[in-house]
Amino acid sequence: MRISQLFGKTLRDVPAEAETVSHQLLLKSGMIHQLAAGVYSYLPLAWRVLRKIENIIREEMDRAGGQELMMPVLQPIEIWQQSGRDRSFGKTLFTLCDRRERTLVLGPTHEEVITLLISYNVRSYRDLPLLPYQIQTKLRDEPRPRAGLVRGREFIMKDLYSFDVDTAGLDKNYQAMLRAYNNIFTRCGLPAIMVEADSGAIGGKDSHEFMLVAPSGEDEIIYCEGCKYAANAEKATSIKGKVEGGEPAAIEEVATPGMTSIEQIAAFFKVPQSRTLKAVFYAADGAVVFVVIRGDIEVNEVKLKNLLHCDELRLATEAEVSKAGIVAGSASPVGLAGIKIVADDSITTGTNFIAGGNKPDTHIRNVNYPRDFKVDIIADIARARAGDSCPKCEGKLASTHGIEVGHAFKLGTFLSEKMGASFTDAEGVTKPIVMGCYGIGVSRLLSAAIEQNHDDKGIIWPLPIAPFQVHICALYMENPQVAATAEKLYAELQAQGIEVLLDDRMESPGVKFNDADLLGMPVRVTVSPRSLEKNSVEVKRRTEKKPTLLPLDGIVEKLRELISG
RNA sequence: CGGGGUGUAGCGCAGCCUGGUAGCGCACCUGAAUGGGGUUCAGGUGGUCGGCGGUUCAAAUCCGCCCACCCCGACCA
Repeated sequence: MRISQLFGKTLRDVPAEAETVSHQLLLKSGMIHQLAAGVYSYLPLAWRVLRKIENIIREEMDRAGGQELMMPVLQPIEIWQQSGRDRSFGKTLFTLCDRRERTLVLGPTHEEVITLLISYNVRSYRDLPLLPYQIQTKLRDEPRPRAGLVRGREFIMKDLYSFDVDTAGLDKNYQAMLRAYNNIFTRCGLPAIMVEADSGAIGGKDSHEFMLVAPSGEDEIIYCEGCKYAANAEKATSIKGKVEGGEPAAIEEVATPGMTSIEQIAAFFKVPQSRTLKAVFYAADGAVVFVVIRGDIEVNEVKLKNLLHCDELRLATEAEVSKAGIVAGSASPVGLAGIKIVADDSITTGTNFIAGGNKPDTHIRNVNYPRDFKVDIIADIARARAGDSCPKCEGKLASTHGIEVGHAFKLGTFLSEKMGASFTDAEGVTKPIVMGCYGIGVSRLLSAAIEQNHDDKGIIWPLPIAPFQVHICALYMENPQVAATAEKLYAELQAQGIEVLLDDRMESPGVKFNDADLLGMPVRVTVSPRSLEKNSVEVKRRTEKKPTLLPLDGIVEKLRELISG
């Protein structure tokens, strides 16, 4: 491709709307253009990258037994009602009415469609397993699109769905997919780390996410410095540790005028915050829930939501709290009645805690569970933090941020039961098909790649997904020798199957070098009168500072070596 | 949905407070010079000032409503 003819112009100033690096560079390099919030056109350079990523994904999916197909974007709302997921998706579903006033959904994903499709095509255990997959645009009316392609309302996604006769088959395919995902990210030159993940509203047992580590990532990853444990902070657990509180003593009321926070209470009683019990109030589908947790630990709302099996979970409002008869600031499970109490298991890690007195300006000491209060549910609902101990090896946990680029779920039979996807086994018994699903955010991966691979000059493409492998900067194209050499090299490289971008514009060297750095092809070749005097060209990897002078003789071979690894 | 911010040429911005019919840089076009990290000079094209309504002799500017986009939060298989 000649830059003079390339559709897409680089900018000097970055559009003000972009904050994250990848968004800025995608816009500055002219690779994408925004049409509406979270909706972008992909210009040729971006499209080349996306196609390369897609092709790597295709190869690995096919190798793992996948079969590519294409499914409708337009889906009747009824299939979402059938699965019940119209409620869990809620307003995120784009909906529209056709001329007959039928409500249609713009597919945010395709589990419903594929499961129905499978139900029409599978009768016998002999028809299974099946691993259909799709690489398509999906649409979600995100509450807040952000960071360019990282969270769009229209985005490209690969989803593979596994259909098995039993959980053993699911487990096998699940493991195969995790391996395929590792292959994919490695082949893309984008090392992703696999973390344990929350399976979300859709349910299911195991779930893993693949994260590209980047400071700007939306997700927090908790990982162990000692072993291989790594989990999304939404899912991560840690060892809470014992708190020495002595032999259980008698309950004692203490006046604590004006003190409502854990900091104040701990300071007043001259004890660490871990010796206190904290009360937090939530509204789960509108009903107030009283949550008790050790004072030094925060509530993990994802865990809590899963525990309560509710559609909506939020902090309760002051009005809801007081209406429930709770004294905010001095609330306590001790003596509380008529309200659901959920406790974190951290309340069992010590004795003689300090808790609220359930009346203003009063706390009580020497509170012990279960001697002094009862709870409805006790479970792990704590947020694991860096510095905590690893649940696997008791090593030290650390935290970092990442962009979720892949997600695997064991769905089980939830959807197949809802959608009527069953088969007859060898004994003639009808059973629901056991499902899994496995997604990769293709367009997000493009952004994440840049987020992870750039410098202050621009993008640094990993070779396997670079739009072009070689970028020829022809300085002073009006010089006939430069033009002839650049053209010849351009043609010869292409004849070798090498992807080349030729900067044939009448621009100054500075402009060309800056654009080459911005666009970020792995290898830059500079053809100029200066180097031609020595029958040479300058070759520089994008990651290197200084170019190397290489003789024209045999240059094609040299370049081929460079880009073959 | 709550909080904050911004809408003036393709991009970045000034002008608005104190009304008088729009300006700068980049990009683009023409010409000349220059020649290895966004080079210089001269000339030129391009704008419903987000939209609608109001006030006024006169509105980018003042007032009202609406819309879009961005950021924080909520939210986000």
